[in-house]
Amino acid sequence: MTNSDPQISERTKSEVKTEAILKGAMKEFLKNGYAATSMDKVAKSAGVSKATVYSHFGDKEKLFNAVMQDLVKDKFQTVMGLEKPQSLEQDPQVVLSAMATKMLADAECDRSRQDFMRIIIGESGRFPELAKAYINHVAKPSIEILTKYFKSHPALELADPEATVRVMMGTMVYFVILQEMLHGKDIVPLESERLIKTLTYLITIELPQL
Amino acid sequence: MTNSDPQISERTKSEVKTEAILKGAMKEFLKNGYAATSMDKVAKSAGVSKATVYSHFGDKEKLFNAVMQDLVKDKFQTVMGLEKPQSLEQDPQVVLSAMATKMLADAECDRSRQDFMRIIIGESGRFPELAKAYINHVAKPSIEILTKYFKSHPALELADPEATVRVMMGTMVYFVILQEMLHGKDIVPLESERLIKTLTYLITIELPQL
DNA sequence: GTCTATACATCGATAGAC
DNA sequence: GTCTATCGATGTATAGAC
Repeated sequence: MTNSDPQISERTKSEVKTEAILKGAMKEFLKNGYAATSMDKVAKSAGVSKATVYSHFGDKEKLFNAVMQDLVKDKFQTVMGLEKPQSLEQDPQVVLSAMATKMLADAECDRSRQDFMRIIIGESGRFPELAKAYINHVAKPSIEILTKYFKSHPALELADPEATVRVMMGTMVYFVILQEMLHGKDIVPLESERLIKTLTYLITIELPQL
Repeated sequence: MTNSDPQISERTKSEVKTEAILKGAMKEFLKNGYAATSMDKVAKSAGVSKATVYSHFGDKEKLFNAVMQDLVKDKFQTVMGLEKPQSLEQDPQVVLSAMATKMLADAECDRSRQDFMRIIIGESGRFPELAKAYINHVAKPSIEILTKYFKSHPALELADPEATVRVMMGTMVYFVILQEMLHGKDIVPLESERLIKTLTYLITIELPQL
Protein backbone atom coordinates (compact mmCIF):
# COMPACT_ATOMS: atom_id res chain seq x y z
CA MET A 1 0.00 0.00 0.00
CA THR A 2 1.13 3.50 -0.73
CA ASN A 3 0.01 4.48 2.74
CA SER A 4 2.97 2.64 4.15
CA ASP A 5 5.22 5.32 2.63
CA PRO A 6 5.38 7.98 5.36
CA GLN A 7 6.15 10.82 2.96
CA ILE A 8 3.23 10.17 0.66
CA SER A 9 1.02 9.51 3.63
CA GLU A 10 1.92 12.84 5.23
CA ARG A 11 1.44 14.78 2.02
CA THR A 12 -1.89 13.20 1.38
CA LYS A 13 -3.06 13.85 4.90
CA SER A 14 -2.24 17.53 4.58
CA GLU A 15 -3.95 17.79 1.22
CA VAL A 16 -7.02 16.13 2.63
CA LYS A 17 -7.11 18.72 5.42
CA THR A 18 -6.66 21.54 2.94
CA GLU A 19 -9.59 20.32 0.92
CA ALA A 20 -11.73 19.82 4.02
CA ILE A 21 -10.98 23.37 5.12
CA LEU A 22 -11.85 24.76 1.69
CA LYS A 23 -15.08 22.80 1.67
CA GLY A 24 -16.06 23.86 5.17
CA ALA A 25 -15.10 27.46 4.57
CA MET A 26 -17.05 27.47 1.31
CA LYS A 27 -20.15 26.25 3.08
CA GLU A 28 -19.89 28.81 5.86
CA PHE A 29 -18.95 31.78 3.69
CA LEU A 30 -21.79 31.05 1.27
CA LYS A 31 -24.22 30.76 4.16
CA ASN A 32 -23.14 33.70 6.33
CA GLY A 33 -21.11 36.01 4.13
CA TYR A 34 -17.61 37.18 5.00
CA ALA A 35 -18.02 39.21 8.19
CA ALA A 36 -20.52 36.90 9.87
CA THR A 37 -18.36 33.82 9.30
CA SER A 38 -15.93 33.13 12.13
CA MET A 39 -12.82 31.03 11.89
CA ASP A 40 -14.28 28.85 14.65
CA LYS A 41 -17.27 28.05 12.45
CA VAL A 42 -14.94 27.22 9.57
CA ALA A 43 -12.77 24.97 11.73
CA LYS A 44 -15.79 23.18 13.17
CA SER A 45 -17.40 22.75 9.74
CA ALA A 46 -14.15 21.42 8.33
CA GLY A 47 -13.57 19.08 11.26
CA VAL A 48 -10.14 20.49 12.10
CA SER A 49 -8.71 22.83 14.71
CA LYS A 50 -8.61 26.56 14.21
CA ALA A 51 -4.80 26.56 14.29
CA THR A 52 -4.76 24.17 11.35
CA VAL A 53 -6.92 26.55 9.34
CA TYR A 54 -4.47 29.36 10.01
CA SER A 55 -1.40 27.25 9.22
CA HIS A 56 -2.93 26.38 5.84
CA PHE A 57 -4.30 29.75 4.78
CA GLY A 58 -2.59 32.45 6.84
CA ASP A 59 -5.56 34.58 7.79
CA LYS A 60 -9.28 34.97 7.27
CA GLU A 61 -9.03 37.24 4.24
CA LYS A 62 -6.62 34.90 2.44
CA LEU A 63 -8.94 31.98 3.15
CA PHE A 64 -11.92 33.90 1.82
CA ASN A 65 -10.07 34.81 -1.36
CA ALA A 66 -8.95 31.22 -1.85
CA VAL A 67 -12.51 29.97 -1.47
CA MET A 68 -13.97 32.55 -3.82
CA GLN A 69 -11.25 32.12 -6.44
CA ASP A 70 -12.03 28.44 -6.38
CA LEU A 71 -15.73 29.12 -6.88
CA VAL A 72 -15.14 31.68 -9.59
CA LYS A 73 -12.66 29.63 -11.59
CA ASP A 74 -14.12 26.17 -11.15
CA LYS A 75 -17.55 25.66 -9.66
CA PHE A 76 -19.47 28.47 -11.35
CA GLN A 77 -17.46 29.03 -14.50
CA THR A 78 -19.69 26.73 -16.56
CA VAL A 79 -20.66 29.37 -19.12
CA MET A 80 -24.08 27.74 -18.85
CA GLY A 81 -23.58 25.03 -21.43
CA LEU A 82 -22.82 27.47 -24.20
CA GLU A 83 -19.53 25.80 -24.96
CA LYS A 84 -21.14 23.05 -26.99
CA PRO A 85 -20.42 23.85 -30.62
CA GLN A 86 -23.18 21.80 -32.19
CA SER A 87 -25.88 23.80 -30.50
CA LEU A 88 -24.71 26.93 -32.29
CA GLU A 89 -25.73 25.58 -35.67
CA GLN A 90 -29.44 25.35 -35.12
CA ASP A 91 -32.19 27.88 -35.64
CA PRO A 92 -31.77 31.06 -33.63
CA GLN A 93 -35.16 30.70 -32.00
CA VAL A 94 -34.34 27.21 -30.83
CA VAL A 95 -30.87 28.11 -29.64
CA LEU A 96 -31.95 31.28 -27.84
CA SER A 97 -34.80 29.50 -26.17
CA ALA A 98 -32.57 26.61 -25.14
CA MET A 99 -29.91 28.94 -23.77
CA ALA A 100 -32.40 30.95 -21.77
CA THR A 101 -34.10 27.84 -20.42
CA LYS A 102 -30.76 26.37 -19.37
CA MET A 103 -29.65 29.60 -17.66
CA LEU A 104 -32.88 29.94 -15.74
CA ALA A 105 -33.02 26.30 -14.76
CA ASP A 106 -29.45 26.43 -13.41
CA ALA A 107 -30.01 29.62 -11.48
CA GLU A 108 -33.41 28.70 -10.12
CA CYS A 109 -32.76 25.27 -8.71
CA ASP A 110 -29.21 25.76 -7.52
CA ARG A 111 -29.40 27.40 -4.11
CA SER A 112 -25.62 27.62 -3.71
CA ARG A 113 -25.45 29.51 -6.99
CA GLN A 114 -27.78 32.12 -5.55
CA ASP A 115 -25.70 32.33 -2.38
CA PHE A 116 -22.64 32.73 -4.58
CA MET A 117 -24.17 35.67 -6.44
CA ARG A 118 -25.23 37.21 -3.15
CA ILE A 119 -21.63 37.15 -1.91
CA ILE A 120 -20.20 38.49 -5.17
CA ILE A 121 -22.58 41.45 -5.20
CA GLY A 122 -22.78 41.96 -1.45
CA GLU A 123 -19.02 41.99 -0.94
CA SER A 124 -18.14 43.77 -4.19
CA GLY A 125 -17.64 47.03 -2.30
CA ARG A 126 -15.12 45.66 0.17
CA PHE A 127 -13.62 43.03 -2.19
CA PRO A 128 -13.39 44.71 -5.60
CA GLU A 129 -10.82 42.18 -6.83
CA LEU A 130 -13.27 39.40 -6.16
CA ALA A 131 -15.88 41.19 -8.23
CA LYS A 132 -13.38 41.65 -11.05
CA ALA A 133 -12.50 37.97 -10.90
CA TYR A 134 -16.18 37.20 -11.34
CA ILE A 135 -16.36 39.54 -14.32
CA ASN A 136 -13.27 38.02 -15.92
CA HIS A 137 -14.05 34.35 -15.34
CA VAL A 138 -17.85 34.17 -15.37
CA ALA A 139 -19.56 37.19 -16.92
CA LYS A 140 -17.07 38.03 -19.66
CA PRO A 141 -16.80 34.50 -21.12
CA SER A 142 -20.58 34.23 -21.19
CA ILE A 143 -20.92 37.58 -22.91
CA GLU A 144 -18.23 36.73 -25.45
CA ILE A 145 -19.62 33.34 -26.36
CA LEU A 146 -23.10 34.71 -26.78
CA THR A 147 -21.79 37.64 -28.81
CA LYS A 148 -19.84 35.24 -31.00
CA TYR A 149 -23.02 33.31 -31.64
CA PHE A 150 -25.01 36.42 -32.49
CA LYS A 151 -22.32 37.61 -34.89
CA SER A 152 -22.01 34.22 -36.57
CA HIS A 153 -25.66 34.43 -37.58
CA PRO A 154 -26.01 37.48 -39.81
CA ALA A 155 -29.55 36.35 -40.49
CA LEU A 156 -30.42 37.73 -37.07
CA GLU A 157 -29.65 41.15 -38.56
CA LEU A 158 -28.80 42.57 -35.17
CA ALA A 159 -27.69 46.19 -35.38
CA ASP A 160 -25.64 45.82 -32.19
CA PRO A 161 -24.90 42.23 -31.16
CA GLU A 162 -22.88 43.24 -28.08
CA ALA A 163 -25.70 45.34 -26.70
CA THR A 164 -28.26 42.69 -27.57
CA VAL A 165 -26.30 40.16 -25.53
CA ARG A 166 -26.57 42.46 -22.53
CA VAL A 167 -30.32 42.71 -23.01
CA MET A 168 -30.64 38.96 -23.00
CA MET A 169 -28.37 38.30 -20.04
CA GLY A 170 -29.78 41.19 -18.07
CA THR A 171 -33.28 39.87 -18.53
CA MET A 172 -32.27 36.46 -17.22
CA VAL A 173 -30.23 37.72 -14.27
CA TYR A 174 -32.82 40.26 -13.17
CA PHE A 175 -35.52 37.61 -13.29
CA VAL A 176 -33.56 35.29 -11.01
CA ILE A 177 -32.66 38.13 -8.64
CA LEU A 178 -36.24 39.33 -8.32
CA GLN A 179 -38.11 36.03 -8.23
CA GLU A 180 -35.66 33.83 -6.37
CA MET A 181 -32.97 35.75 -4.52
CA LEU A 182 -35.23 38.58 -3.33
CA HIS A 183 -38.15 36.19 -2.75
CA GLY A 184 -40.46 38.06 -5.13
CA LYS A 185 -42.03 34.95 -6.62
CA ASP A 186 -45.34 35.42 -4.82
CA ILE A 187 -45.38 39.23 -4.90
CA VAL A 188 -44.59 39.87 -8.55
CA PRO A 189 -45.16 36.47 -10.15
CA LEU A 190 -44.14 35.78 -13.74
CA GLU A 191 -43.71 32.51 -15.56
CA SER A 192 -40.25 32.06 -16.98
CA GLU A 193 -41.74 30.74 -20.23
CA ARG A 194 -43.35 34.11 -20.92
CA LEU A 195 -40.03 35.85 -20.40
CA ILE A 196 -38.16 33.45 -22.67
CA LYS A 197 -40.81 33.68 -25.36
CA THR A 198 -40.84 37.47 -25.23
CA LEU A 199 -37.08 37.69 -25.32
CA THR A 200 -36.79 35.30 -28.23
CA TYR A 201 -39.52 37.16 -30.04
CA LEU A 202 -37.93 40.58 -29.57
CA ILE A 203 -34.54 39.41 -30.78
CA THR A 204 -35.68 37.34 -33.77
CA ILE A 205 -38.64 39.48 -34.83
CA GLU A 206 -37.09 40.42 -38.15
CA LEU A 207 -36.45 36.90 -39.25
CA PRO A 208 -38.40 35.63 -42.26
CA GLN A 209 -39.96 32.79 -40.24
CA LEU A 210 -41.97 35.28 -38.23
CA MET B 1 -39.30 80.74 22.06
CA THR B 2 -40.75 77.26 22.09
CA ASN B 3 -37.51 76.02 23.54
CA SER B 4 -38.44 77.60 26.85
CA ASP B 5 -41.16 74.97 27.20
CA PRO B 6 -39.33 72.10 28.91
CA GLN B 7 -41.70 69.44 27.59
CA ILE B 8 -41.36 70.44 23.97
CA SER B 9 -37.65 70.95 24.44
CA GLU B 10 -37.25 67.44 25.84
CA ARG B 11 -39.31 65.86 23.13
CA THR B 12 -37.43 67.66 20.45
CA LYS B 13 -34.07 66.70 21.91
CA SER B 14 -35.00 63.05 21.86
CA GLU B 15 -36.28 63.23 18.30
CA VAL B 16 -33.10 64.92 17.22
CA LYS B 17 -31.11 62.07 18.73
CA THR B 18 -33.31 59.49 17.06
CA GLU B 19 -32.73 61.10 13.71
CA ALA B 20 -29.00 61.40 14.31
CA ILE B 21 -28.84 57.71 15.17
CA LEU B 22 -30.79 56.77 12.06
CA LYS B 23 -28.54 58.91 9.92
CA GLY B 24 -25.35 57.54 11.46
CA ALA B 25 -26.58 53.97 11.32
CA MET B 26 -27.61 54.45 7.69
CA LYS B 27 -24.16 55.66 6.78
CA GLU B 28 -22.42 52.79 8.56
CA PHE B 29 -24.75 50.00 7.40
CA LEU B 30 -24.52 51.18 3.80
CA LYS B 31 -20.75 51.30 4.02
CA ASN B 32 -20.02 48.08 5.93
CA GLY B 33 -23.10 45.89 5.64
CA TYR B 34 -24.93 44.42 8.62
CA ALA B 35 -22.42 42.09 10.26
CA ALA B 36 -19.38 44.34 9.86
CA THR B 37 -21.15 47.34 11.39
CA SER B 38 -20.71 47.57 15.16
CA MET B 39 -22.94 49.49 17.50
CA ASP B 40 -19.84 51.43 18.56
CA LYS B 41 -19.38 52.64 15.00
CA VAL B 42 -23.04 53.65 14.85
CA ALA B 43 -22.86 55.51 18.16
CA LYS B 44 -19.68 57.30 17.14
CA SER B 45 -21.06 58.21 13.71
CA ALA B 46 -24.27 59.51 15.29
CA GLY B 47 -22.44 61.45 17.97
CA VAL B 48 -24.24 59.76 20.87
CA SER B 49 -23.39 57.08 23.39
CA LYS B 50 -23.96 53.42 22.69
CA ALA B 51 -26.51 53.18 25.50
CA THR B 52 -28.60 55.86 23.81
CA VAL B 53 -28.66 53.84 20.61
CA TYR B 54 -29.95 50.82 22.51
CA SER B 55 -32.55 52.82 24.44
CA HIS B 56 -33.94 54.15 21.14
CA PHE B 57 -33.93 51.01 19.02
CA GLY B 58 -33.70 47.99 21.33
CA ASP B 59 -31.04 45.97 19.58
CA LYS B 60 -28.88 45.87 16.46
CA GLU B 61 -31.34 43.92 14.33
CA LYS B 62 -34.22 46.31 15.13
CA LEU B 63 -32.02 49.27 14.28
CA PHE B 64 -31.02 47.69 10.98
CA ASN B 65 -34.63 47.02 10.07
CA ALA B 66 -35.62 50.58 10.98
CA VAL B 67 -32.85 51.99 8.81
CA MET B 68 -33.66 49.79 5.83
CA GLN B 69 -37.42 50.34 6.07
CA ASP B 70 -36.67 54.05 5.98
CA LEU B 71 -34.51 53.65 2.89
CA VAL B 72 -37.00 51.38 1.16
CA LYS B 73 -40.06 53.50 1.85
CA ASP B 74 -38.56 56.98 1.49
CA LYS B 75 -35.11 57.48 0.07
CA PHE B 76 -35.16 55.02 -2.79
CA GLN B 77 -38.83 54.72 -3.58
CA THR B 78 -38.67 57.35 -6.33
CA VAL B 79 -39.95 55.05 -9.08
CA MET B 80 -37.33 56.83 -11.17
CA GLY B 81 -39.40 59.79 -12.26
CA LEU B 82 -42.03 57.63 -13.90
CA GLU B 83 -44.78 59.25 -11.89
CA LYS B 84 -44.95 62.29 -14.12
CA PRO B 85 -48.10 61.88 -16.19
CA GLN B 86 -47.24 64.26 -19.00
CA SER B 87 -44.27 62.19 -20.03
CA LEU B 88 -46.52 59.23 -20.73
CA GLU B 89 -48.19 60.98 -23.64
CA GLN B 90 -45.23 61.35 -25.90
CA ASP B 91 -43.83 59.04 -28.56
CA PRO B 92 -42.84 55.63 -27.23
CA GLN B 93 -39.29 55.97 -28.52
CA VAL B 94 -38.86 59.27 -26.74
CA VAL B 95 -40.43 58.04 -23.51
CA LEU B 96 -38.53 54.76 -23.43
CA SER B 97 -35.26 56.46 -24.14
CA ALA B 98 -35.92 59.10 -21.50
CA MET B 99 -36.89 56.50 -18.90
CA ALA B 100 -33.82 54.40 -19.57
CA THR B 101 -31.53 57.41 -19.53
CA LYS B 102 -32.97 58.58 -16.22
CA MET B 103 -32.68 55.15 -14.63
CA LEU B 104 -29.09 54.71 -15.68
CA ALA B 105 -28.11 58.24 -14.70
CA ASP B 106 -29.61 57.78 -11.23
CA ALA B 107 -27.98 54.43 -10.67
CA GLU B 108 -24.60 55.34 -12.10
CA CYS B 109 -23.87 58.56 -10.26
CA ASP B 110 -25.51 57.75 -6.94
CA ARG B 111 -23.01 55.75 -4.94
CA SER B 112 -25.33 55.30 -1.98
CA ARG B 113 -27.91 53.79 -4.30
CA GLN B 114 -25.38 51.15 -5.30
CA ASP B 115 -24.53 50.49 -1.66
CA PHE B 116 -28.26 50.17 -0.98
CA MET B 117 -28.68 47.54 -3.71
CA ARG B 118 -25.62 45.70 -2.41
CA ILE B 119 -27.22 45.43 1.04
CA ILE B 120 -30.62 44.40 -0.29
CA ILE B 121 -29.14 41.60 -2.38
CA GLY B 122 -26.31 40.68 -0.04
CA GLU B 123 -28.53 40.38 3.02
CA SER B 124 -31.58 38.95 1.26
CA GLY B 125 -30.72 35.48 2.51
CA ARG B 126 -30.57 36.43 6.18
CA PHE B 127 -33.20 39.22 5.97
CA PRO B 128 -35.92 37.93 3.63
CA GLU B 129 -38.46 40.45 4.95
CA LEU B 130 -36.15 43.26 3.94
CA ALA B 131 -35.94 41.85 0.43
CA LYS B 132 -39.73 41.58 0.27
CA ALA B 133 -40.06 45.18 1.44
CA TYR B 134 -37.80 46.18 -1.44
CA ILE B 135 -39.94 44.21 -3.87
CA ASN B 136 -43.16 45.75 -2.56
CA HIS B 137 -42.03 49.37 -2.30
CA VAL B 138 -39.43 49.73 -5.04
CA ALA B 139 -39.49 47.00 -7.67
CA LYS B 140 -43.24 46.36 -7.84
CA PRO B 141 -44.30 50.02 -8.26
CA SER B 142 -41.73 50.48 -11.01
CA ILE B 143 -42.90 47.37 -12.81
CA GLU B 144 -46.55 48.38 -12.50
CA ILE B 145 -46.09 51.93 -13.73
CA LEU B 146 -44.04 50.78 -16.69
CA THR B 147 -46.55 48.05 -17.47
CA LYS B 148 -49.37 50.58 -17.30
CA TYR B 149 -47.55 52.73 -19.81
CA PHE B 150 -46.92 49.85 -22.17
CA LYS B 151 -50.57 48.80 -22.02
CA SER B 152 -51.82 52.34 -22.55
CA HIS B 153 -50.05 52.44 -25.90
CA PRO B 154 -51.54 49.70 -28.02
CA ALA B 155 -49.54 51.08 -30.93
CA LEU B 156 -46.54 49.36 -29.36
CA GLU B 157 -48.31 46.11 -30.22
CA LEU B 158 -46.53 44.24 -27.46
CA ALA B 159 -47.62 40.63 -27.22
CA ASP B 160 -46.72 40.51 -23.53
CA PRO B 161 -46.31 43.91 -21.85
CA GLU B 162 -45.55 42.45 -18.42
CA ALA B 163 -42.71 40.35 -19.74
CA THR B 164 -41.43 43.23 -21.89
CA VAL B 165 -41.19 45.39 -18.79
CA ARG B 166 -38.94 42.77 -17.18
CA VAL B 167 -36.73 42.78 -20.26
CA MET B 168 -36.32 46.51 -20.05
CA MET B 169 -35.72 46.72 -16.31
CA GLY B 170 -33.47 43.69 -16.32
CA THR B 171 -31.32 45.22 -19.02
CA MET B 172 -30.90 48.40 -16.98
CA VAL B 173 -30.24 46.71 -13.65
CA TYR B 174 -27.77 44.20 -15.07
CA PHE B 175 -25.88 46.97 -16.79
CA VAL B 176 -25.46 48.91 -13.55
CA ILE B 177 -24.52 45.77 -11.61
CA LEU B 178 -21.87 44.72 -14.12
CA GLN B 179 -20.35 48.08 -15.03
CA GLU B 180 -20.60 49.93 -11.72
CA MET B 181 -21.21 47.68 -8.76
CA LEU B 182 -18.93 44.85 -9.91
CA HIS B 183 -16.37 47.28 -11.36
CA GLY B 184 -16.59 45.81 -14.85
CA LYS B 185 -16.44 49.15 -16.64
CA ASP B 186 -12.86 48.64 -17.85
CA ILE B 187 -13.08 44.87 -18.37
CA VAL B 188 -16.31 44.60 -20.38
CA PRO B 189 -16.89 48.21 -21.49
CA LEU B 190 -20.13 49.26 -23.10
CA GLU B 191 -21.58 52.69 -23.66
CA SER B 192 -24.99 53.12 -22.10
CA GLU B 193 -26.24 54.88 -25.22
CA ARG B 194 -25.78 51.70 -27.24
CA LEU B 195 -27.79 49.76 -24.69
CA ILE B 196 -30.60 52.30 -24.62
CA LYS B 197 -30.71 52.51 -28.41
CA THR B 198 -30.79 48.74 -28.78
CA LEU B 199 -33.47 48.34 -26.14
CA THR B 200 -35.66 51.03 -27.64
CA TYR B 201 -35.17 49.54 -31.06
CA LEU B 202 -36.09 46.02 -29.99
CA ILE B 203 -39.26 47.15 -28.23
CA THR B 204 -40.50 49.59 -30.88
CA ILE B 205 -39.33 47.75 -33.95
CA GLU B 206 -42.82 47.11 -35.21
CA LEU B 207 -43.88 50.74 -35.16
CA PRO B 208 -44.57 52.43 -38.47
CA GLN B 209 -41.90 55.07 -37.89
CA LEU B 210 -39.23 52.41 -38.17
C1' DG C 1 -32.91 60.42 28.64
C1' DT C 2 -28.20 60.28 28.36
C1' DC C 3 -24.00 59.30 29.85
C1' DT C 4 -19.67 56.26 31.71
C1' DA C 5 -18.30 52.02 33.05
C1' DT C 6 -18.57 47.38 32.72
C1' DA C 7 -20.24 42.43 32.16
C1' DC C 8 -19.79 38.64 29.32
C1' DA C 9 -19.27 36.31 24.81
C1' DT C 10 -16.88 35.86 20.75
C1' DC C 11 -13.64 37.48 17.53
C1' DG C 12 -8.95 36.79 14.87
C1' DA C 13 -4.68 35.09 15.70
C1' DT C 14 -0.78 32.63 18.14
C1' DA C 15 2.24 29.86 21.63
C1' DG C 16 3.69 25.64 22.91
C1' DA C 17 2.96 20.55 23.68
C1' DC C 18 3.00 16.43 21.01
C1' DG D 1 1.41 19.29 11.04
C1' DT D 2 -2.05 19.27 14.25
C1' DC D 3 -3.76 19.87 18.41
C1' DT D 4 -5.35 22.48 23.13
C1' DA D 5 -5.13 26.48 25.56
C1' DT D 6 -4.99 31.16 25.64
C1' DC D 7 -3.99 36.07 24.43
C1' DG D 8 -5.72 40.79 23.57
C1' DA D 9 -9.18 43.19 21.03
C1' DT D 10 -13.63 43.85 20.02
C1' DG D 11 -18.53 42.47 19.83
C1' DT D 12 -23.54 43.07 21.91
C1' DA D 13 -25.92 44.51 25.58
C1' DT D 14 -26.80 46.45 30.22
C1' DA D 15 -26.29 48.65 35.19
C1' DG D 16 -26.13 52.57 37.60
C1' DA D 17 -24.88 57.60 38.22
C1' DC D 18 -26.72 61.98 36.92
